[in-house]
Amino acid sequence: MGSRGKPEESRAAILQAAAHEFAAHGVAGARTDAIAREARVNKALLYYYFKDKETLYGAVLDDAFSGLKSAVFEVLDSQLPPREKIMAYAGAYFNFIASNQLYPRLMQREMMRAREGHSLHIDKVIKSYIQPIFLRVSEVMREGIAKGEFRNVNPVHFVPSMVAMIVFYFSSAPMMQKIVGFNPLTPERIAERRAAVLDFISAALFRPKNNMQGARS
Amino acid sequence: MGSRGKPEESRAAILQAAAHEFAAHGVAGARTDAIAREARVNKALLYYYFKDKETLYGAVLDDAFSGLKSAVFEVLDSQLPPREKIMAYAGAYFNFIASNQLYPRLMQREMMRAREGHSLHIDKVIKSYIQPIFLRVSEVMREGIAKGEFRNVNPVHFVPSMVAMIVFYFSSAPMMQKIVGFNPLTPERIAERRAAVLDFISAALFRPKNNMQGARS
DNA sequence: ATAATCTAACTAACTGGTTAATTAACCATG
DNA sequence: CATGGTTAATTAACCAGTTAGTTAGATTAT
Repeated sequence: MGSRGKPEESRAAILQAAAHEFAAHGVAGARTDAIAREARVNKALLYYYFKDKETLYGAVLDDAFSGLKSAVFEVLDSQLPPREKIMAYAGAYFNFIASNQLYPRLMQREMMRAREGHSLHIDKVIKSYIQPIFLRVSEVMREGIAKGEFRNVNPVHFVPSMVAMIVFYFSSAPMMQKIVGFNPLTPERIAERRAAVLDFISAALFRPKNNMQGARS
Repeated sequence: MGSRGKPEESRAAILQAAAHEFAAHGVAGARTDAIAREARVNKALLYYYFKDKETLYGAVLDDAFSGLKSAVFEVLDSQLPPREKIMAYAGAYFNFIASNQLYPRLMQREMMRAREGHSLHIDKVIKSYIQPIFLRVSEVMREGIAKGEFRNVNPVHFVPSMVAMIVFYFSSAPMMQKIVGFNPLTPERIAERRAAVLDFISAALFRPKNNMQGARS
């Protein structure tokens, strides 16, 4: 039995299975036995690679948020003008979330956990990933406002609103399915949502260029 | 000791404590002992009034969502024109969530639970409360669009977006606090958020009346 | 009395985490 | 290049603590 499958494979399998389990049931609801089973590994191996259930959870979060950060910073570091940059940012954010369906639920769960004590890795996640994104986007917004291209909105409210529209759609998808009757996660529906979000943002943020600004959908 | 405190008081105390605990830790993370302790009641009493942890959770949800429904239907049943009705709806929704700080987290958690099997009361909550609200608001929106007052948006996306901006702010408040440095839940900040949400919605939804539509804040 | 309300004490099942053993690969060196 | 030792990878079996849920009875109002 000993050391067969490449250790990296085992580690990766654990991380993936853990992401699955945590996203589906939350930290408290996640079962370490289930993670081990799904990763086709003995449970003790979880504790060999990660000292703790919490530590494993932290590793999963790190994976998720670092991916998000590098995805959005690719456009935030570009040379686009404010207007295009905000749109590209929202689009990249959306794409990342849409193509990693586990992450929105993970993020949503984590947002709610940031209470008093049990914020071990939360602080790290915020300082390393979320806050830098937030600060950078706020900067772009202030730029756009200063140039007169954007309406005079408050980034402290506008930036999280964008996140809300993107993340909420996916994390509440199972419920939406039951409300509207169809599956909101088909490629077509996701594309539709993407367009709706971008339209929503541009309508709410951009100061109309000329007189003609009532462009539909 | 027997039947001292009015039974209704005991029941209510349990419900309130349960709401607290469920909102804070989720269904899996909630501890029945903690609920009993917080309600100053013996744990067995939970099972006397509610057969089950799940049933207790269901009762808490029922409380929350029925309150929301009656709050928003008060304005949805009014005779306001579409434009004013949507604004009043969003305002009422916001007010309800803001003055019941437990509910947004409860709702958020529930949205994510609506997966496969474990949707016992979820179906009930949707059919009884959420879907009626959704359908009614969609209707108002179609009305506004038909009258040419609203931009041609899709209610299936717009309605949840409004919910997202309202609920997300509160459920992610603990994290926001760490990002922006100040407490997002002071009365002043909440009022500010309310204004920001309403501004966001009206900017994204209403077709500009005359030429003058760049009103700030 | 008798039915509603309430409790102390208990239990069966589960769950995170540990331990001791096992195996495969690597590595020096005579 | 065989040999024996060191280390990394992996597991079966186990344990102690926790947790939802139960039971048998106590208290009180009517």
